[in-house]
Amino acid sequence: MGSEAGTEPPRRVTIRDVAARAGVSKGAVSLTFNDRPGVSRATRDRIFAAARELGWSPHLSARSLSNSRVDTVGLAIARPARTLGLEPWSMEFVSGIESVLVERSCSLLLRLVRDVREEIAVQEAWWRGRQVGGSILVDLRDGDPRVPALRRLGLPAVVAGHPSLADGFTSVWTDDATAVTEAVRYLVALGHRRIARVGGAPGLGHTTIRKAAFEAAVREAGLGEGRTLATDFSGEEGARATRALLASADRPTAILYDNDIMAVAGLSVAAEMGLSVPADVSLLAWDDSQLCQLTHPTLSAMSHDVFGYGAQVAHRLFEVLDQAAPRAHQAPTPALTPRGSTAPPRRGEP
Amino acid sequence: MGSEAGTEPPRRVTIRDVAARAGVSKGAVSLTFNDRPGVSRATRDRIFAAARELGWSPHLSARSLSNSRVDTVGLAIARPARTLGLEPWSMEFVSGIESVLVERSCSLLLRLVRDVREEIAVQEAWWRGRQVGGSILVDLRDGDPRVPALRRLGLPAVVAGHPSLADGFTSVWTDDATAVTEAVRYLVALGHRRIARVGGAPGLGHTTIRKAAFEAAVREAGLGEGRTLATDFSGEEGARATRALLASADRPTAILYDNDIMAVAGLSVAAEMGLSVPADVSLLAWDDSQLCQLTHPTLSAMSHDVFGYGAQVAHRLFEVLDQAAPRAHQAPTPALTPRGSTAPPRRGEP
DNA sequence: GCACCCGGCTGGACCGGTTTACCGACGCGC
DNA sequence: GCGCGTCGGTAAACCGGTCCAGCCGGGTGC
Repeated sequence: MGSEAGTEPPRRVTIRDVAARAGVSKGAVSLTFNDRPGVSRATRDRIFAAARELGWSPHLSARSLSNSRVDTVGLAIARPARTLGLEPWSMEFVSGIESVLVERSCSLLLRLVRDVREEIAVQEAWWRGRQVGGSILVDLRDGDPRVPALRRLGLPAVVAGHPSLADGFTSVWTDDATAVTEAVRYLVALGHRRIARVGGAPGLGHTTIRKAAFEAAVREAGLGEGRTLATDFSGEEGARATRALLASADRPTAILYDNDIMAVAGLSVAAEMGLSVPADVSLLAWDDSQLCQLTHPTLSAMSHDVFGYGAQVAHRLFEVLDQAAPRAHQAPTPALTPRGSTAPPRRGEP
Repeated sequence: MGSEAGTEPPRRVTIRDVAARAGVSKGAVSLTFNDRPGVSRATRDRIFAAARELGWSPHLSARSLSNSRVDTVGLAIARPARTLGLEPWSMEFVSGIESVLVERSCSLLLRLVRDVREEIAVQEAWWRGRQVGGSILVDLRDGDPRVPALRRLGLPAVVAGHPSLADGFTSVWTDDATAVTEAVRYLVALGHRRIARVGGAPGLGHTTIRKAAFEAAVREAGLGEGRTLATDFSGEEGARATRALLASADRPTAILYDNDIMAVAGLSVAAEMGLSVPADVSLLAWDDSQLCQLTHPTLSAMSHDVFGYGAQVAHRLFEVLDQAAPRAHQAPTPALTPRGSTAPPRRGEP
């Protein structure tokens, strides 16, 4: 049963069928659907009608085989094994990318990878197999091996990160150094003198940049060496780092976090240790997401339009695909959004 | 400059080049790369060597054009306009899917859409353009229009949701009704008599199921009608709903949430209103993510292996693509993970 | 010794589009 | 009347693979 002789499988409708129905050649249909000149108004209409009646749309593999154009862009995100779910940042970023892709009817090929090595393999496979026309690189490391690898492949890409890490690729970056400086100055202006930082994964480009900026800003304020603890960006490590800081002899009165998840974790560690925020300790998050407004107190943050950032990156990728020369584009600098987790330190606290 | 006559563009290396270099026909190379019999060990080795030297891998569009097989699966996620970033749930689910796809070297085509209508359009375009071999459907509504739409298209799909919503498609579901009942019984056993629920978006299949189960369980416990407030799953609405409940005359002593974001929001609302958790009010989350362990107190939750769920769904999709008959598969039932946010109500509270 | 089978491999048709060379008809200027 | 350009359209080559019919040579069975 099922494969009786006589029950023809319903052959896929192709451009040939549409052409036949409209009484024209395949070429005419192709020209029409790529709105190129050479087909009269009347014929176009007939062709569109025929296509609609047959429910036809072009087979994208066939199309990209012949015109060697691909309407898919790739994004691989390294997800440290322990952080199964992604942080809000990635999701907003993806949303932003999508918002641009959709209006060009392009698609996003997403892959979660374990590390940079694996990502290189994925990108290579994608490019070799012509599955993507270009890619987006995130979370650049210092001396990131992906950059030379993609260059060798000739894979068009845009780097979401500082130009110094992009080495000739088009990049979109935010001035984190300035933002960090602003954050520190704000805390200093509130009266804080012991400021610590819970930083992201060491080796990550923006971690390095922020760390340097933090140390410079603290020194400039005459507060000695700034203390930074490194983490892997996970909530657990954020909690651990906060616990270490708050339990130390010269407990800081203000902590700057490298993302929002860790700041949320910090908040609960403070509560757990019987410290009140912001009276005993001020917390300042990075990457302001919905989360920062759901806590009590709400989290002050260096906010940053991640959605718009993603959109701009996608936009620039299309420019690159259109042969634009590589360039560094600056996105808006993260700006302080003061909320309930920052305040002057208790009197008497130095 | 750049396009000087004489500087041949470096023509893409094709199967023909590999064949020539290995001294065989295209067919042999094809057989080798799809490891099909008919090529001797020695020849295979020569072919692989040639391919490696030339840095060749098959052009996937060409391949899928001729064998009409597609190695990409589609997933469209409806993201209510206000929730720009996605909830942890989606990300873990995507991770789970990926974990299965990767071992078949398949890719995930991801699209964020505004609503079901748009998703139908996307799925149709994907299928018509043969961009995906099959799709995964999430967040099913009661009488979801996607189901008949995909059936009409003949698009192979797996539904992540209750079989009653899948109407003949293969589905993977968790027994939420039982889980809700367990949650209510647990709270009742702790001594709670006024239990409320902050539910998800009305119209969503699992919302309906959970709501019914909740009401039945509450009634069964002799606690009258269970009160449920509907939300859109966002933190803001979770906060609003919690505020409404805690401000009402017969304030509940326990609240069951439909996801973890809202439970986190609820926690901070309680704090804001000067109520202590769990002494004054117990909170119980759903979809246990990392987040639940980062709060203070930590959130009790109905935990659920979302990663594994995604993996199973992907797995079943491959079965469907291999012509398996439609079936309903049950994933493990969410189980109670008691943490710090649930406890017996204060003495004296009825 | 002959028919037959079988593993190993080749040649070429084919998938469904795009692109290009070319063609007929028509209008225009001289 | 003739050359010429333009418009609307066609036929066929081509993209880079897969797949199938068939060929060749060496066993095997009898």
